[in-house]
Amino acid sequence: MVTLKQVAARAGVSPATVSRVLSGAGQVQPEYRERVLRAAAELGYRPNRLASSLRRRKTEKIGIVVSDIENPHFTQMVRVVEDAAYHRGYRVLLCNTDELADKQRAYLHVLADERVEGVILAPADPAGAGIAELLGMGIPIVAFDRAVDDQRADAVVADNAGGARRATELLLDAGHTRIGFVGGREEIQTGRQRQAGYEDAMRRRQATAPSVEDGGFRIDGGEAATYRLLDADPRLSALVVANNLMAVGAFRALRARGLHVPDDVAFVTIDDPYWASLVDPPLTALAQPVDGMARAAVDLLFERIEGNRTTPRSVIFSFDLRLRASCGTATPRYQPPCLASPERQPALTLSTRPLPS
Amino acid sequence: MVTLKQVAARAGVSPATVSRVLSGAGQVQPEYRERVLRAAAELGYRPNRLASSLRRRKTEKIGIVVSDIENPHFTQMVRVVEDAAYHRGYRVLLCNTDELADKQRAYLHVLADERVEGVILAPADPAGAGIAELLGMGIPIVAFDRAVDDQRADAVVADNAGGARRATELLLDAGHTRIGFVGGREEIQTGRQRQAGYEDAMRRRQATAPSVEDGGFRIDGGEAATYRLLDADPRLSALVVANNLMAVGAFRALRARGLHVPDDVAFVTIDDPYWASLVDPPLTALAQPVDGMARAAVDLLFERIEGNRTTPRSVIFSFDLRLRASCGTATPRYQPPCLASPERQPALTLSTRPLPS
DNA sequence: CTGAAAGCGCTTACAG
DNA sequence: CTGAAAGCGCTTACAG
Repeated sequence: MVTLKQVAARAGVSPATVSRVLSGAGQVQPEYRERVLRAAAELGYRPNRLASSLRRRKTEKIGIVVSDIENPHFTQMVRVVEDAAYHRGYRVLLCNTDELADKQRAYLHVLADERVEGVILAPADPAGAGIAELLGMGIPIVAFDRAVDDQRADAVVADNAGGARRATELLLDAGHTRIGFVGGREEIQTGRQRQAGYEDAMRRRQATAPSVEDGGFRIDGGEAATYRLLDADPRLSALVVANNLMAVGAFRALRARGLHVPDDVAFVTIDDPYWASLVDPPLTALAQPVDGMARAAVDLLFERIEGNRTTPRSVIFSFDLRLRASCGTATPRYQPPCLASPERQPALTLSTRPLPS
Repeated sequence: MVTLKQVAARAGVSPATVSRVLSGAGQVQPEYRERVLRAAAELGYRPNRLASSLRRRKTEKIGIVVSDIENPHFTQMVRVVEDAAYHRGYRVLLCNTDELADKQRAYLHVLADERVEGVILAPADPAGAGIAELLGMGIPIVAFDRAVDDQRADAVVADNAGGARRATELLLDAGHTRIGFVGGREEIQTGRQRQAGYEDAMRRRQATAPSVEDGGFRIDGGEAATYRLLDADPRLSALVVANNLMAVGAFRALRARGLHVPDDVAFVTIDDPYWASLVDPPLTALAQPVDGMARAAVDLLFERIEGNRTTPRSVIFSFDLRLRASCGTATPRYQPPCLASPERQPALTLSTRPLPS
């Protein structure tokens, strides 16, 4: 492997001069510059960033830790973050925890050892061991999608309770009373809040007792949870599903039972994946403004990296209703509260206080 | 940031001893070991992998370069590769080129500079500048999904021509003659081969002249290409779509024109995303065995990394037909050639010869 | 503008 | 089994 020293020898200058030319820092005589550039090109020199990072004590690397790389919600975030990081000269180490606390801890250690300058974390385990360690080492963390327990981290989350409440009210307004909830991992803030929103709506309207099953935010889990809900209440007439992957599972379960959507079971989902309008019937969905959330996360992270802010900040985004056929609310008496402003205009709330969980 | 030297001072031993304890290499007196471990824990020491990698000349890192991180086809691959790498103690640097040759070159340079030990590359540009440089530096590359021009790289690809031919024949067998093809990036092997398979089938059966539009492997492009095909031939009765994202676009275009699938336009797509069976009508698809392909790619890469193989190898996987309603071949006279073996059993072909493009 | 020298934080022959 | 020393490949005050 060609080193900077070899380039220096070939160009007949000192290593310091080569470094100056290649890094663009400091003045170098045009002739030397030329010679260095030529020597580097002839040798096919590629600088060793390990050495450079070690010396400069800057890695220009950030970590992204997601709980499920196959969830398009996270993929979309990864795309935006990767792009923004690239334009700032940063690279991305991607980690997938598969919703496992152990893997999260292991990966956070890896990122610490790699001396990444910051981490965007969609936590599988909000109390996870690695979190405090990284923050203690001065590595900023922005929690994405789900807050973490440690108050020093920033957070970008959606108004999960509000979104789930609205999804539930949509079905209540359409006259449903027996509404089930396919939830996700109650130990995770997202799951807990969405469930709370659902239960809150049910309670306020004095509907039947809430009926909740945990689908673990996965396709298979969502399918199994739906079966359990259907078995528990044969008269169930509507379903709120807490994320897009479980919506796939719920759909499969309803089809397998020969239940028609929305006539037999009406259906609202949280998240609006790109295929939602193609399924039969098209899915009524509460969409998170993922791109905006991802950009907010990157901005928060780089504020920390650049040392422009030290107090924790949380950003909450609201959901956007996409009314389609699956909720069966085409009944005339129902006036959807959101159709007035169909444009994507997420209400952005900034708070300097950490979020309550 | 705590260093190994500080741990040594606290434990009252030399840095060498600390290194031996923490790396597990070499014998250390139990008492010393104990003291080192305690000191490291008390200080919250995290080893600096930059320094370690620099010294050992091993980074235990691989790069994955995909052309579209939002394409579930690649996401699924990333998941499998990441998991396999993790279990071998390797980390993954993820790069997204957005189908841009420039970004691919930039990223391959980044990966070279990071001294990754190998790269899995779904090329946006098969002749891209960075490829030869990496191979020249001794960094192995496994081309995924699409081969690269450089003969020194390994490759894991699908039998694209065969898959597209089969998709087309399925529609020809059902009696269609005016079949359009929504293709993707003819300059990419995948796109070229799939188009060749379609044209080959059309020619053999003496159907109408092939009708091809390029959708660039993206949703929007697929939608626009479908409009162009419909405009070019109002009597078009069937469509072969060359990947899953363009299928979304084609679907949207057909709906927007009020065309019913499969009665007005029958429809077969290449790739079988998880939502394919939920859309209306369910999509007939030719599926690639992505998990198997990803595992093959990892295996090929680590054979190289571990120095167990030096001659290039290509692995070709065949497609698996998933017959559903969108192709409208439920007509009794049609006997699907694949339903006999519905289990996923990809025929695996090993060749030591690089693939022809 | 240029170079010699020190040092980033590790690991690993080498000598004892 | 243990430590002193050299070195991985860079960068950057420092002196000239």
